[in-house]
Amino acid sequence: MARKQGSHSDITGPRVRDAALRLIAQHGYAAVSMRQIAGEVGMQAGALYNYTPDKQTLLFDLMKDHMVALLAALKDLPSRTEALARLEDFTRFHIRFHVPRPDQVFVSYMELRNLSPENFAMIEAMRRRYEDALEDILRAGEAEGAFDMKDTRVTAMALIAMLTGISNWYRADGRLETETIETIYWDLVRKAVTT
Amino acid sequence: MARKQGSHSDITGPRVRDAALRLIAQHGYAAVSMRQIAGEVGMQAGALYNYTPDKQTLLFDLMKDHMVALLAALKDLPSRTEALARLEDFTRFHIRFHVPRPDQVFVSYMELRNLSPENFAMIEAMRRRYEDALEDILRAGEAEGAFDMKDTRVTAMALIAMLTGISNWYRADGRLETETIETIYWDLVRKAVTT
DNA sequence: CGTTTAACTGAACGCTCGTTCAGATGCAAA
DNA sequence: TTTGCATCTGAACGAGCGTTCAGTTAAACG
Repeated sequence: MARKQGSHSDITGPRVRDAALRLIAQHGYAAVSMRQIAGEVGMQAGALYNYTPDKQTLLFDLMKDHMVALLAALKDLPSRTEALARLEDFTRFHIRFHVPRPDQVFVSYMELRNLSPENFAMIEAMRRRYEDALEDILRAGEAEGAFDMKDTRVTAMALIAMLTGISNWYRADGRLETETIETIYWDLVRKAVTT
Repeated sequence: MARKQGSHSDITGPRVRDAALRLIAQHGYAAVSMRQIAGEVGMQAGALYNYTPDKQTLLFDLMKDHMVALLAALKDLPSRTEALARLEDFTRFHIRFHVPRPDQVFVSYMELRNLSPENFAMIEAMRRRYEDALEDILRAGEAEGAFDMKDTRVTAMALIAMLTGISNWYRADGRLETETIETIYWDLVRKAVTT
Protein backbone atom coordinates (compact mmCIF):
# COMPACT_ATOMS: atom_id res chain seq x y z
CA MET A 1 0.00 0.00 0.00
CA ALA A 2 2.99 2.31 -0.26
CA ARG A 3 3.06 5.54 -2.24
CA LYS A 4 -0.56 6.56 -2.15
CA GLN A 5 -1.77 9.45 -4.28
CA GLY A 6 -0.29 12.77 -3.25
CA SER A 7 1.89 11.19 -0.61
CA HIS A 8 5.34 12.44 -1.36
CA SER A 9 8.32 13.34 0.72
CA ASP A 10 7.67 17.08 0.34
CA ILE A 11 4.31 16.67 2.00
CA THR A 12 4.99 13.93 4.53
CA GLY A 13 8.12 15.58 5.93
CA PRO A 14 6.32 18.68 7.23
CA ARG A 15 3.42 16.57 8.43
CA VAL A 16 5.78 14.49 10.53
CA ARG A 17 7.31 17.59 12.06
CA ASP A 18 3.93 19.18 12.72
CA ALA A 19 2.66 16.07 14.44
CA ALA A 20 5.84 15.73 16.48
CA LEU A 21 5.71 19.37 17.55
CA ARG A 22 2.10 19.20 18.65
CA LEU A 23 2.44 15.90 20.48
CA ILE A 24 5.69 16.83 22.23
CA ALA A 25 4.25 20.20 23.29
CA GLN A 26 1.25 18.40 24.74
CA HIS A 27 2.81 15.39 26.44
CA GLY A 28 6.56 16.01 26.53
CA TYR A 29 9.37 14.48 24.50
CA ALA A 30 9.95 11.44 26.68
CA ALA A 31 6.25 10.67 26.92
CA VAL A 32 5.66 10.66 23.16
CA SER A 33 6.58 7.56 21.15
CA MET A 34 7.61 7.32 17.54
CA ARG A 35 4.55 5.13 17.02
CA GLN A 36 2.28 7.91 18.29
CA ILE A 37 3.84 10.42 15.92
CA ALA A 38 3.58 7.99 13.01
CA GLY A 39 -0.03 7.20 13.89
CA GLU A 40 -0.89 10.91 13.83
CA VAL A 41 0.48 11.14 10.29
CA GLY A 42 -1.12 7.86 9.26
CA MET A 43 1.92 5.69 8.74
CA GLN A 44 4.02 3.07 10.48
CA ALA A 45 6.80 4.01 12.89
CA GLY A 46 9.55 2.68 10.65
CA ALA A 47 8.65 5.12 7.88
CA LEU A 48 9.54 8.06 10.12
CA TYR A 49 13.17 7.18 9.62
CA ASN A 50 12.90 8.41 6.05
CA TYR A 51 12.60 11.88 7.58
CA THR A 52 14.83 11.85 10.62
CA PRO A 53 17.84 9.75 11.61
CA ASP A 54 16.46 9.35 15.14
CA LYS A 55 14.09 10.78 17.73
CA GLN A 56 16.70 13.02 19.31
CA THR A 57 17.46 14.73 15.99
CA LEU A 58 13.76 15.24 15.40
CA LEU A 59 13.51 17.16 18.68
CA PHE A 60 16.68 19.10 17.97
CA ASP A 61 15.48 20.12 14.50
CA LEU A 62 12.21 21.41 15.91
CA MET A 63 14.02 23.56 18.45
CA LYS A 64 16.72 24.66 16.02
CA ASP A 65 14.20 25.75 13.39
CA HIS A 66 12.32 27.75 15.99
CA MET A 67 15.44 29.55 17.14
CA VAL A 68 16.67 30.16 13.59
CA ALA A 69 13.31 31.64 12.65
CA LEU A 70 13.32 33.77 15.80
CA LEU A 71 16.79 35.17 15.17
CA ALA A 72 16.06 35.74 11.48
CA ALA A 73 12.87 37.63 12.27
CA LEU A 74 14.69 39.68 14.90
CA LYS A 75 17.33 40.63 12.35
CA ASP A 76 14.63 41.91 10.02
CA LEU A 77 13.42 44.36 12.65
CA PRO A 78 13.98 47.92 11.40
CA SER A 79 16.61 49.24 13.78
CA ARG A 80 15.64 52.61 15.11
CA THR A 81 18.12 54.88 16.88
CA GLU A 82 16.51 55.74 20.21
CA ALA A 83 16.81 53.01 22.82
CA LEU A 84 13.24 53.49 23.99
CA ALA A 85 11.92 52.95 20.46
CA ARG A 86 14.16 49.91 20.04
CA LEU A 87 12.92 48.46 23.30
CA GLU A 88 9.31 48.94 22.24
CA ASP A 89 10.05 47.25 18.92
CA PHE A 90 11.72 44.35 20.69
CA THR A 91 8.88 43.94 23.19
CA ARG A 92 6.15 43.99 20.57
CA PHE A 93 8.18 41.75 18.29
CA HIS A 94 8.68 39.17 21.03
CA ILE A 95 4.98 39.02 21.79
CA ARG A 96 3.93 38.96 18.15
CA PHE A 97 6.37 36.20 17.36
CA HIS A 98 5.67 33.96 20.36
CA VAL A 99 1.93 34.27 20.88
CA PRO A 100 0.97 32.52 17.62
CA ARG A 101 3.50 29.73 18.29
CA PRO A 102 2.58 28.26 21.67
CA ASP A 103 3.77 24.75 20.78
CA GLN A 104 7.21 25.95 19.71
CA VAL A 105 7.53 28.01 22.89
CA PHE A 106 6.55 25.06 25.05
CA VAL A 107 8.99 22.71 23.38
CA SER A 108 11.85 25.19 23.20
CA TYR A 109 11.66 26.05 26.88
CA MET A 110 10.70 22.71 28.43
CA GLU A 111 12.63 20.14 26.46
CA LEU A 112 16.12 21.55 26.87
CA ARG A 113 16.79 18.77 29.38
CA ASN A 114 16.14 16.14 26.76
CA LEU A 115 18.71 17.43 24.28
CA SER A 116 22.06 15.69 24.01
CA PRO A 117 24.90 17.83 25.41
CA GLU A 118 26.08 18.89 21.94
CA ASN A 119 22.59 19.79 20.77
CA PHE A 120 21.91 21.61 24.01
CA ALA A 121 25.01 23.74 23.53
CA MET A 122 23.87 24.81 20.05
CA ILE A 123 20.37 25.80 21.19
CA GLU A 124 21.75 27.54 24.24
CA ALA A 125 24.12 29.60 22.07
CA MET A 126 21.19 30.80 19.96
CA ARG A 127 19.16 31.68 23.02
CA ARG A 128 22.14 33.61 24.29
CA ARG A 129 22.28 35.66 21.11
CA TYR A 130 18.63 36.60 21.55
CA GLU A 131 19.17 37.60 25.18
CA ASP A 132 22.21 39.62 24.16
CA ALA A 133 20.15 41.55 21.63
CA LEU A 134 17.88 42.74 24.43
CA GLU A 135 20.78 43.46 26.75
CA ASP A 136 22.37 45.62 24.03
CA ILE A 137 19.25 47.74 23.88
CA LEU A 138 19.22 48.11 27.67
CA ARG A 139 22.88 49.16 27.69
CA ALA A 140 22.27 51.67 24.92
CA GLY A 141 19.39 53.13 26.90
CA GLU A 142 21.59 53.44 29.96
CA ALA A 143 24.24 55.23 27.92
CA GLU A 144 21.59 57.59 26.59
CA GLY A 145 20.41 58.27 30.10
CA ALA A 146 16.93 57.08 29.15
CA PHE A 147 17.08 53.83 31.14
CA ASP A 148 18.12 53.08 34.68
CA MET A 149 18.39 49.63 36.23
CA LYS A 150 20.51 47.80 38.79
CA ASP A 151 21.85 45.10 36.46
CA THR A 152 21.40 44.95 32.69
CA ARG A 153 22.02 41.24 32.33
CA VAL A 154 19.56 40.23 35.03
CA THR A 155 17.04 42.76 33.77
CA ALA A 156 17.26 41.30 30.27
CA MET A 157 16.59 37.83 31.67
CA ALA A 158 13.75 39.18 33.82
CA LEU A 159 12.04 40.89 30.89
CA ILE A 160 12.32 37.86 28.62
CA ALA A 161 10.91 35.61 31.33
CA MET A 162 8.04 38.04 31.84
CA LEU A 163 7.25 38.21 28.12
CA THR A 164 7.63 34.50 27.45
CA GLY A 165 5.40 33.79 30.43
CA ILE A 166 2.47 34.96 28.33
CA SER A 167 2.34 31.45 26.90
CA ASN A 168 1.44 30.15 30.38
CA TRP A 169 -1.96 31.78 30.38
CA TYR A 170 -2.71 32.97 26.83
CA ARG A 171 -5.58 31.25 25.03
CA ALA A 172 -6.47 32.10 21.45
CA ASP A 173 -10.15 32.19 22.42
CA GLY A 174 -9.49 34.25 25.55
CA ARG A 175 -10.61 37.76 26.34
CA LEU A 176 -7.48 39.57 25.10
CA GLU A 177 -6.31 40.46 21.59
CA THR A 178 -2.60 40.31 20.80
CA GLU A 179 -2.61 44.09 20.37
CA THR A 180 -4.04 44.55 23.86
CA ILE A 181 -1.44 42.20 25.33
CA GLU A 182 1.31 44.17 23.62
CA THR A 183 0.00 47.38 25.18
CA ILE A 184 -0.18 45.89 28.67
CA TYR A 185 3.31 44.42 28.57
CA TRP A 186 4.96 47.36 26.87
CA ASP A 187 3.59 49.55 29.65
CA LEU A 188 5.17 47.29 32.27
CA VAL A 189 8.50 47.01 30.43
CA ARG A 190 8.81 50.73 29.77
CA LYS A 191 8.06 51.75 33.33
CA ALA A 192 10.38 49.10 34.76
CA VAL A 193 13.49 50.33 32.96
CA THR A 194 13.03 54.04 32.25
CA THR A 195 14.46 56.68 34.57
CA MET B 1 19.46 -8.55 53.34
CA ALA B 2 16.38 -6.59 54.35
CA ARG B 3 16.22 -4.23 57.33
CA LYS B 4 19.82 -3.10 57.56
CA GLN B 5 20.91 -1.02 60.51
CA GLY B 6 19.31 2.42 60.64
CA SER B 7 17.19 1.72 57.62
CA HIS B 8 13.68 2.46 58.74
CA SER B 9 10.61 3.83 57.08
CA ASP B 10 11.08 7.26 58.68
CA ILE B 11 14.43 7.61 56.96
CA THR B 12 13.82 5.80 53.69
CA GLY B 13 10.61 7.68 52.90
CA PRO B 14 12.25 11.11 52.70
CA ARG B 15 15.22 9.65 50.86
CA VAL B 16 12.90 8.26 48.20
CA ARG B 17 11.24 11.63 47.78
CA ASP B 18 14.54 13.50 47.69
CA ALA B 19 15.91 11.18 45.04
CA ALA B 20 12.71 11.37 43.00
CA LEU B 21 12.67 15.17 43.19
CA ARG B 22 16.28 15.53 42.09
CA LEU B 23 16.04 12.99 39.28
CA ILE B 24 12.73 14.31 37.94
CA ALA B 25 14.01 17.90 38.05
CA GLN B 26 17.07 16.80 36.09
CA HIS B 27 15.61 14.45 33.50
CA GLY B 28 11.85 14.89 33.62
CA TYR B 29 9.13 12.67 35.03
CA ALA B 30 8.64 10.49 31.96
CA ALA B 31 12.37 10.00 31.48
CA VAL B 32 13.01 8.79 35.03
CA SER B 33 12.22 5.17 35.92
CA MET B 34 11.27 3.73 39.25
CA ARG B 35 14.41 1.59 39.00
CA GLN B 36 16.55 4.74 38.73
CA ILE B 37 14.93 6.27 41.79
CA ALA B 38 15.35 3.04 43.73
CA GLY B 39 18.97 2.74 42.63
CA GLU B 40 19.67 6.26 43.90
CA VAL B 41 18.36 5.27 47.33
CA GLY B 42 20.13 1.91 47.23
CA MET B 43 17.19 -0.44 47.00
CA GLN B 44 15.15 -2.44 44.51
CA ALA B 45 12.30 -0.89 42.54
CA GLY B 46 9.65 -3.00 44.24
CA ALA B 47 10.49 -1.57 47.66
CA LEU B 48 9.44 1.90 46.50
CA TYR B 49 5.85 0.73 46.70
CA ASN B 50 6.12 0.74 50.47
CA TYR B 51 6.25 4.53 50.17
CA THR B 52 3.98 5.41 47.27
CA PRO B 53 1.05 3.62 45.66
CA ASP B 54 2.36 4.45 42.19
CA LYS B 55 4.65 6.75 40.21
CA GLN B 56 1.93 9.27 39.44
CA THR B 57 1.14 9.76 43.13
CA LEU B 58 4.83 10.21 43.86
CA LEU B 59 4.94 13.11 41.40
CA PHE B 60 1.71 14.58 42.68
CA ASP B 61 2.89 14.45 46.30
CA LEU B 62 6.10 16.27 45.42
CA MET B 63 4.16 19.05 43.73
CA LYS B 64 1.44 19.18 46.36
CA ASP B 65 3.93 19.45 49.21
CA HIS B 66 5.70 22.28 47.43
CA MET B 67 2.49 24.21 46.92
CA VAL B 68 1.27 23.56 50.45
CA ALA B 69 4.57 24.80 51.86
CA LEU B 70 4.43 27.86 49.59
CA LEU B 71 0.91 28.80 50.61
CA ALA B 72 1.65 28.16 54.30
CA ALA B 73 4.74 30.34 54.19
CA LEU B 74 2.81 33.06 52.39
CA LYS B 75 0.16 33.00 55.08
CA ASP B 76 2.83 33.55 57.72
CA LEU B 77 3.91 36.80 56.07
CA PRO B 78 3.20 39.72 58.41
CA SER B 79 0.51 41.61 56.58
CA ARG B 80 1.32 45.29 56.44
CA THR B 81 -1.28 47.88 55.50
CA GLU B 82 0.25 49.87 52.64
CA ALA B 83 0.05 48.14 49.28
CA LEU B 84 3.60 49.15 48.36
CA ALA B 85 4.95 47.53 51.50
CA ARG B 86 2.85 44.42 50.90
CA LEU B 87 4.13 44.18 47.34
CA GLU B 88 7.72 44.44 48.54
CA ASP B 89 7.07 41.72 51.10
CA PHE B 90 5.53 39.50 48.47
CA THR B 91 8.36 40.06 45.98
CA ARG B 92 11.12 39.38 48.49
CA PHE B 93 9.19 36.41 49.88
CA HIS B 94 8.78 34.86 46.44
CA ILE B 95 12.48 35.13 45.71
CA ARG B 96 13.57 33.92 49.14
CA PHE B 97 11.24 30.95 48.94
CA HIS B 98 12.02 29.85 45.39
CA VAL B 99 15.75 30.48 45.01
CA PRO B 100 16.80 27.79 47.51
CA ARG B 101 14.39 25.27 45.94
CA PRO B 102 15.36 25.04 42.27
CA ASP B 103 14.33 21.40 41.93
CA GLN B 104 10.84 21.99 43.32
CA VAL B 105 10.39 24.99 41.01
CA PHE B 106 11.47 22.97 38.00
CA VAL B 107 9.17 20.08 38.79
CA SER B 108 6.20 22.23 39.79
CA TYR B 109 6.29 24.27 36.60
CA MET B 110 7.38 21.68 34.03
CA GLU B 111 5.59 18.50 35.03
CA LEU B 112 2.04 19.83 35.10
CA ARG B 113 1.46 17.99 31.83
CA ASN B 114 2.26 14.68 33.44
CA LEU B 115 -0.34 14.97 36.18
CA SER B 116 -3.60 13.09 35.87
CA PRO B 117 -6.56 15.43 35.24
CA GLU B 118 -7.74 15.24 38.86
CA ASN B 119 -4.26 15.87 40.26
CA PHE B 120 -3.71 18.69 37.81
CA ALA B 121 -6.88 20.41 38.93
CA MET B 122 -5.76 20.31 42.57
CA ILE B 123 -2.32 21.78 41.86
CA GLU B 124 -3.80 24.37 39.53
CA ALA B 125 -6.23 25.48 42.23
CA MET B 126 -3.35 26.07 44.65
CA ARG B 127 -1.39 28.01 42.05
CA ARG B 128 -4.45 30.10 41.47
CA ARG B 129 -4.65 30.97 45.16
CA TYR B 130 -1.06 32.16 45.05
CA GLU B 131 -1.66 34.29 41.97
CA ASP B 132 -4.79 35.72 43.57
CA ALA B 133 -2.79 36.80 46.60
CA LEU B 134 -0.60 38.94 44.38
CA GLU B 135 -3.54 40.27 42.41
CA ASP B 136 -5.20 41.32 45.68
CA ILE B 137 -2.17 43.43 46.52
CA LEU B 138 -2.21 45.02 43.08
CA ARG B 139 -5.89 45.87 43.37
CA ALA B 140 -5.36 47.34 46.82
CA GLY B 141 -2.57 49.50 45.43
CA GLU B 142 -4.81 50.72 42.65
CA ALA B 143 -7.52 51.60 45.15
CA GLU B 144 -4.95 53.51 47.20
CA GLY B 145 -3.83 55.36 44.11
CA ALA B 146 -0.29 54.08 44.63
CA PHE B 147 -0.32 51.66 41.70
CA ASP B 148 -1.33 52.06 38.11
CA MET B 149 -1.49 49.30 35.49
CA LYS B 150 -3.55 48.34 32.47
CA ASP B 151 -4.76 44.96 33.77
CA THR B 152 -4.27 43.61 37.27
CA ARG B 153 -4.74 39.95 36.39
CA VAL B 154 -2.26 40.01 33.52
CA THR B 155 0.17 42.08 35.56
CA ALA B 156 0.04 39.55 38.37
CA MET B 157 0.86 36.77 35.91
CA ALA B 158 3.62 38.85 34.35
CA LEU B 159 5.28 39.58 37.68
CA ILE B 160 5.13 35.97 38.84
CA ALA B 161 6.63 34.80 35.54
CA MET B 162 9.38 37.38 35.87
CA LEU B 163 10.20 36.36 39.45
CA THR B 164 9.98 32.62 38.87
CA GLY B 165 12.23 33.03 35.82
CA ILE B 166 15.12 33.56 38.22
CA SER B 167 15.41 29.80 38.41
CA ASN B 168 16.33 29.75 34.71
CA TRP B 169 19.66 31.43 35.28
CA TYR B 170 20.38 31.41 39.03
CA ARG B 171 23.33 29.35 40.17
CA ALA B 172 24.21 29.00 43.84
CA ASP B 173 27.87 29.56 42.98
CA GLY B 174 27.11 32.52 40.70
CA ARG B 175 28.06 36.15 41.15
CA LEU B 176 24.87 37.28 42.88
CA GLU B 177 23.68 36.90 46.46
CA THR B 178 19.98 36.33 47.12
CA GLU B 179 19.84 39.77 48.79
CA THR B 180 21.23 41.41 45.63
CA ILE B 181 18.73 39.59 43.46
CA GLU B 182 15.91 40.74 45.71
CA THR B 183 17.06 44.34 45.31
CA ILE B 184 17.27 44.11 41.51
CA TYR B 185 13.85 42.54 41.11
CA TRP B 186 12.09 44.68 43.67
CA ASP B 187 13.34 47.72 41.78
CA LEU B 188 11.83 46.37 38.55
CA VAL B 189 8.56 45.36 40.16
CA ARG B 190 8.08 48.63 42.02
CA LYS B 191 8.77 50.80 39.00
CA ALA B 192 6.56 48.68 36.75
CA VAL B 193 3.41 49.11 38.84
CA THR B 194 3.71 52.40 40.75
CA THR B 195 2.14 55.56 39.41
C1' DC C 1 14.64 -16.65 73.72
C1' DG C 2 11.10 -17.45 70.52
C1' DT C 3 7.78 -14.91 67.80
C1' DT C 4 6.06 -11.28 65.14
C1' DT C 5 6.38 -8.07 61.58
C1' DA C 6 8.17 -3.99 59.00
C1' DA C 7 11.29 -3.64 55.27
C1' DC C 8 13.28 -5.34 51.49
C1' DT C 9 14.90 -8.67 47.59
C1' DG C 10 14.63 -10.79 43.27
C1' DA C 11 12.04 -12.62 39.87
C1' DA C 12 8.34 -12.32 37.04
C1' DC C 13 4.08 -10.20 34.48
C1' DG C 14 2.55 -8.09 30.09
C1' DC C 15 3.62 -4.20 27.66
C1' DT C 16 5.89 -0.49 25.09
C1' DC C 17 10.05 1.53 23.55
C1' DG C 18 13.50 3.17 19.49
C1' DT C 19 15.33 1.28 15.69
C1' DT C 20 16.30 -1.92 11.69
C1' DC C 21 15.24 -4.12 7.49
C1' DA C 22 13.55 -7.26 3.85
C1' DG C 23 9.86 -6.97 0.99
C1' DA C 24 5.70 -4.76 -1.11
C1' DT C 25 3.84 -0.93 -3.70
C1' DG C 26 2.92 2.42 -7.22
C1' DC C 27 4.50 6.66 -9.56
C1' DA C 28 7.90 8.40 -13.07
C1' DA C 29 11.18 7.84 -16.48
C1' DA C 30 12.78 5.24 -20.52
C1' DT D 1 5.38 -1.62 -21.38
C1' DT D 2 9.21 -2.30 -18.75
C1' DT D 3 12.33 -0.65 -15.40
C1' DG D 4 13.97 2.04 -11.48
C1' DC D 5 13.34 3.98 -7.27
C1' DA D 6 11.20 6.68 -3.63
C1' DT D 7 8.11 5.44 -0.18
C1' DC D 8 6.00 2.73 3.02
C1' DT D 9 4.52 -1.80 5.50
C1' DG D 10 4.89 -5.22 8.86
C1' DA D 11 7.52 -7.90 11.56
C1' DA D 12 11.20 -8.41 14.44
C1' DC D 13 15.19 -7.15 17.81
C1' DG D 14 16.80 -6.47 22.53
C1' DA D 15 15.92 -3.50 26.11
C1' DG D 16 13.49 -1.25 29.59
C1' DC D 17 9.03 0.05 31.59
C1' DG D 18 5.53 0.14 36.02
C1' DT D 19 3.84 -2.92 39.04
C1' DT D 20 3.04 -7.28 41.79
C1' DC D 21 4.25 -10.71 45.02
C1' DA D 22 6.14 -14.83 47.38
C1' DG D 23 9.86 -15.28 50.14
C1' DT D 24 13.96 -13.56 53.09
C1' DT D 25 15.92 -10.84 56.63
C1' DA D 26 16.69 -8.64 60.97
C1' DA D 27 15.01 -5.48 64.36
C1' DA D 28 11.45 -5.18 68.03
C1' DC D 29 8.31 -7.29 71.18
C1' DG D 30 6.33 -10.40 74.76
